[in-house]
Amino acid sequence: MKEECISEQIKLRGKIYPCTISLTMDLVGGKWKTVILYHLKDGAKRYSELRKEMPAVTEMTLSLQLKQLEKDGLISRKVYGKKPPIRVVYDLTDLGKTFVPILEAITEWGNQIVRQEGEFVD
Amino acid sequence: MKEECISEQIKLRGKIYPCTISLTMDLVGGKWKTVILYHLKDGAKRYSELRKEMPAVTEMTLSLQLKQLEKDGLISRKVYGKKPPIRVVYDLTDLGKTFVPILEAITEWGNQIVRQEGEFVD
DNA sequence: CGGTATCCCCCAAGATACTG
DNA sequence: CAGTATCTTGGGGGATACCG
Repeated sequence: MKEECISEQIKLRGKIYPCTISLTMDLVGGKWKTVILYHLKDGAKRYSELRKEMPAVTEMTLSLQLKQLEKDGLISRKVYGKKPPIRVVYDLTDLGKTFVPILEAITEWGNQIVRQEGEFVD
Repeated sequence: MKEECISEQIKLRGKIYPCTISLTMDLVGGKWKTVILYHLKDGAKRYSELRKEMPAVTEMTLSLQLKQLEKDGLISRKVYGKKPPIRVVYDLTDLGKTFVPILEAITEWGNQIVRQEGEFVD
């Protein structure tokens, strides 16, 4: 039971990581991935809904991050309809759902800091 | 009780974030910060110990990330001695310690993935 | 021993415009 | 409606050499 972060290297899908934490950060790290996951945690959403809820992200970046999350098996992408208007719906996969508790812990941790020394702005 | 991630913006130490998750990722995100925190979770360590345990990080980057973690109040830096050889010891602050449960959850989550489809290499 | 000082490169991310 | 295409930029991180 000593398979924590240290010592051995890890190979996953062709990539080598020095430890498990590195691996996780590769899958969900970056500026927006966790935010996207957060917005999907209570159920599937359309592309346009995500856009509306995350105005700080550009279309390009949102689209790119969604693709990566899909590739890494954290979210699913379903297309409804053939001709515009098309509906594209994103949802957490089973793997993605297992990350929700961490997402909520991260949020709560951040909120503690904000309560102590930050402020909510409009 | 509606202060989760959505809607309001957050201001902390002069920076504006669209949500709490963004804030947290700014503090502990990036390629190495979580790894450093992980290596400090069981107690204080010297600079050279951290180096040895994290050979994949360059000195420059390690030093830089340590500074940022210190500035953000997650770790402390104590210097013992005046003339070389000097001892510099890093440790988690109280704030840093509150992040340990998340660190362990992240590690466990990554380990699950490795068990299912990855491999440990030497 | 515990770092800095430089230099450099890559790519995440932004801005803007366009499309099936 | 749900994206691409293209161009640009900033800075995170690497490599190497040097310092108090």
